[in-house]
Amino acid sequence: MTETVTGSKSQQAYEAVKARIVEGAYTPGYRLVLAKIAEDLGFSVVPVREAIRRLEAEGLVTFERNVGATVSGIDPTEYLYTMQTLSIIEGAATALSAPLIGAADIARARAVNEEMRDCLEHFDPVRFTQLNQDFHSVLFERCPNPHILDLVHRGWNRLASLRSSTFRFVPGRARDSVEEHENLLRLIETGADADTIEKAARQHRAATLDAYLSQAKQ
Amino acid sequence: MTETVTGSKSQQAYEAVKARIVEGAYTPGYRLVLAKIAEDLGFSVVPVREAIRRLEAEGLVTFERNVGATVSGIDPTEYLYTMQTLSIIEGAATALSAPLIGAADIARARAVNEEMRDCLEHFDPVRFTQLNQDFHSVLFERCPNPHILDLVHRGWNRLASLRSSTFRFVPGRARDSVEEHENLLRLIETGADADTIEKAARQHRAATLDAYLSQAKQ
DNA sequence: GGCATAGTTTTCGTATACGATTTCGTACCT
DNA sequence: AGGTACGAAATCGTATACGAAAACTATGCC
Repeated sequence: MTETVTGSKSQQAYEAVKARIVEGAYTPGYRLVLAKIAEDLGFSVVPVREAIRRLEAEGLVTFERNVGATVSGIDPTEYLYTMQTLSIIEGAATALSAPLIGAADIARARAVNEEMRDCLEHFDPVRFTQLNQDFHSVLFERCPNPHILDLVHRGWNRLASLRSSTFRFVPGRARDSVEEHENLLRLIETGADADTIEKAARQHRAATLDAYLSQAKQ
Repeated sequence: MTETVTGSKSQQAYEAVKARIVEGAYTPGYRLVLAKIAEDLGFSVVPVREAIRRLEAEGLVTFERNVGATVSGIDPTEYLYTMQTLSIIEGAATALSAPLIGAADIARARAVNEEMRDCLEHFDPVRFTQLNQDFHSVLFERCPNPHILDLVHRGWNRLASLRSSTFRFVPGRARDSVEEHENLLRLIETGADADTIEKAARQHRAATLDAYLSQAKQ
């Protein structure tokens, strides 16, 4: 990842801050002080400010006038809304992507899913989560509508930013999840109609959300 | 709309430029020169620049490094993608909103729809389009998920920006549209399940898109 | 006459600077 | 002691300025 820097400073600042949020270096609630970030990066505040506003537009940070920016919060309600939105968008993306998924994609996804199964044996939640993202990427990445694809990516980023504090691995749900993945693959392989695939994909995510919620109640 | 100005200059600039785009004063392809807009508004370029980047994030303008910003284009493919995305989001928003829609809302929507019928008689496409937006607003505005609601609004704004150059009133389709509106209202009134409403709302928009497309081919 | 090239102009990108607003700490008053 | 008011520090918001990149124009060469 140490390739020669490219793009404008505002772009670099955007990527740098976003990476820190998604990786969890800046946790929700973290105060983003323009001058400090600018100094860290060796830039002036102007491009940093622009980067922060972009992240605000994507929902990763919250900006308050004359006060400043903080990494967006972990409010359970917010989490629910984000998941619901993502389930809808991702469901549609997967359905639109399905007819364009080839045998090679299926094989790749299946391999990933099998590795997820291994992660269950060895209890490796971190890798499991990463693989889960990889798996779904294969399913929706061929979606021909760039807007929908973009929204899916934003949703995943947003979830990633919440991960470290909100995410709790639920083994029972994870096991079901792997089975549902296999079902999804079979639906796509057999050329099921778009509506069936969309419902299955949406339902899959809704079930994950339910698992988190019922766990959170305890 | 001449209320006392509020908010930061960057906010004002954002609203001013957005209004000009949505109203059609800046048509697609229009070159947005920072210095010029800044002068018009009496601001410096910094807040204007921020406003433009925000509009870029929403898809209303296209920004190219070291070149500048232009109002986003009218590419038919782009139009299709936007409509498809909106149909999915708005369908979901309407389904989620439906259980919260009260008798007063229904009455209001029905009144709007009747007025749309009048517009067909007197051939008033401009008002028809406005009323169409009002009608759908009633249906999705109670959606409790703010993210979804936000996406719907963005989609409508984007369509509005394309309106003046792409939009062509299709009388036959408009007539069907009014009937479909009535169907939608009945579904909501009778408490149809979410899936039925979502499909109907999505289908309604898809039909409009088809009408435009088949007309555009001629 | 057309194309390449150098110079000019336009416009963007970012740094710096300063005024405005908020926040926080401290002292004073009740 | 608690609360309020005032002042200092921190931080944001925007203006101005200048360097850099691209677009345009004109000129000269083939």
